[in-house]
Amino acid sequence: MALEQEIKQEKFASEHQKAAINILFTGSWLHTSNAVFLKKYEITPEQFNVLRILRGQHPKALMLADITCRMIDKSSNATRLVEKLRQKGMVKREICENNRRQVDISITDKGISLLKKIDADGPAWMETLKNISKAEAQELNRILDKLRGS
Amino acid sequence: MALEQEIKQEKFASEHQKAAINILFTGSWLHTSNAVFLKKYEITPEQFNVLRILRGQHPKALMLADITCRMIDKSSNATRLVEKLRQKGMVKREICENNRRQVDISITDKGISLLKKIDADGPAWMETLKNISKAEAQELNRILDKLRGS
DNA sequence: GCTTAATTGTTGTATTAACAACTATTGTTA
DNA sequence: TAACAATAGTTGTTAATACAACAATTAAGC
Repeated sequence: MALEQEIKQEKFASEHQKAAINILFTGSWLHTSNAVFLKKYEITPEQFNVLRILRGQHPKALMLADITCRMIDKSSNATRLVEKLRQKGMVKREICENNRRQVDISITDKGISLLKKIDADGPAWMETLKNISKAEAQELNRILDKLRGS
Repeated sequence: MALEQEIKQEKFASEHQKAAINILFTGSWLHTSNAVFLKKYEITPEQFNVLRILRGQHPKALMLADITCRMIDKSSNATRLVEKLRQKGMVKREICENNRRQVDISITDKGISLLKKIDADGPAWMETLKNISKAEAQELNRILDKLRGS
């Protein structure tokens, strides 16, 4: 549905302002839909994101700062996110012996197999996005990257 | 900067998945930048959004449900947002006499003049978005609307 | 009219976000 | 090498989110 109907606003100050609101609205919409999807696996979108980041480096470990800078939402606290995942046995935490300030985090087998289960549901999940073509997805990516600028 | 550099991820499963992450990332980025901008006026992006919704109907009042369905982020609690704004004197709350379940909310003069001050800073704010052309903003709006589907 | 259902908001609670202050460790330099 | 700065994480605190349960009022059906 067009943004105008979604938030019942007939007109916007400019196409640029409408775009800003559209990004915020669509982002919130996507986030909510992800949270609903992930609920049955008992993890939040932020925790899922951290797991995927760790799988990307597996079996290497990452330190906390590396996780933070890869996160979609930089504002959530990586220490606490990782601690939640550790309590569930999805990640391992080890103080680095070469540099004892730093903590090495890696994904466990349990974490990997959870991601595998979620991946198996992936196609159903991705259906949401299939309203646009691949070319449109590319164009969307190009414009969003340009928007955020240098 | 390209999404790949922003979150240090070289490749994505598909252009669609990259688009999803790009929307979430850009949405979070925009939200944070809005929060920083609005901080000097001592309101949050969500409160600002409610004020704009109310100004759009001024001097008519809206009931809470009308505010909720116009909000960018449906998950925040309109009762509590409005109460915050009332404490600051930005909105007025009145129980509707025709239907005593419903609460009529309207923006006050103080609320209007706050929005006016913020509007005056608008151009500086909008600079963020000026990396893309009007045509690109239109195309972005079209694709996002299509993405959210029927 | 009485019972049940639908509407409209409110409140409770646990989790998370936002942001700053803090500790611990390592690096630098005078 | 002692003092200071920089790095890496942690913790504290307030407010906001997410979601469900709750009360109050009005509408509908019999």
